[in-house]
Amino acid sequence: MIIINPPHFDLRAIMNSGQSFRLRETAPGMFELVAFGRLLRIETTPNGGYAFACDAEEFDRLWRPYFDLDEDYGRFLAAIPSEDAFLSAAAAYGQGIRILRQDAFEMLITFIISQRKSISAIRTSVEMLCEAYGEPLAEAPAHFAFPTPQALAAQGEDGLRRCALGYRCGYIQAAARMVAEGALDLHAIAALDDDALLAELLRVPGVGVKVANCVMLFGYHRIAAFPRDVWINRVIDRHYGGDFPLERYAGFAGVVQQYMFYHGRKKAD
DNA sequence: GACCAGGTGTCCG
DNA sequence: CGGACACCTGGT
Repeated sequence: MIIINPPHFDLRAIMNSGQSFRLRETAPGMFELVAFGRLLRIETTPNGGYAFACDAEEFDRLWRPYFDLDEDYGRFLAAIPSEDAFLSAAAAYGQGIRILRQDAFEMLITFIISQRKSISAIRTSVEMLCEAYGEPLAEAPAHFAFPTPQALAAQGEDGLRRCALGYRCGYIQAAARMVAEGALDLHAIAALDDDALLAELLRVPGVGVKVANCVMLFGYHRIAAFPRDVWINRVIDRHYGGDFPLERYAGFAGVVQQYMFYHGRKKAD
């Protein structure tokens, strides 16, 4: 058991900031997450901290980097000008968000699924996909790892049909095949700069600029990436007259995007 | 029981 | 090149 209470760390905000679909709150203050083929349970503590059900070695090796706990988010928050009332409010509201370091393949498939789907529908599809084609966890066989590229590529489109994926089946099957066959090397492209990485991801059918930027931000920790979805566009139209000063946040626009997104759709939850 | 949902690819003008 | 439009199907 590891207990932490760092600044700018709010698991519920992270869960609802649109980056994670396998972090669940199973009861008030009780969280479960599947990643690295492990089931991690986290509980809130009475004084606002979090108790991780793992030992110190595992925490330092897996979860500290996963939750980006070595980054000082205070420096991002401090860069937001007080004259920008909207962003200041959004940042205050979302100050506990961190950009998770998630698996690139999982992000690729998850955000292909996300198109034209509500958040709850995305969760449903991802869960169905894991139950159908992911490996049961050794320690918790009722939970399933995210499927490997090989497992998805082997299914063919019709095998994927039953996961409520609709027209995205073809995209997913093609993406899984590209990765499984080595036409797209998700590990190798991590060495590319942002522009080249974006171009590689855009080669995948069903991946456009928005999905590619989500994969960059959440799967490659490219925090300069700024995915524009309908919520972000709505915020920019409403509060910035359609023109957001992105250059002001060069290098960490993705963090700002998370504050904007989380605040912009807070009534939706 | 319509109607919309965190987009993309394609086809038109 | 900007603007429509279809695409599947679960949620609300």
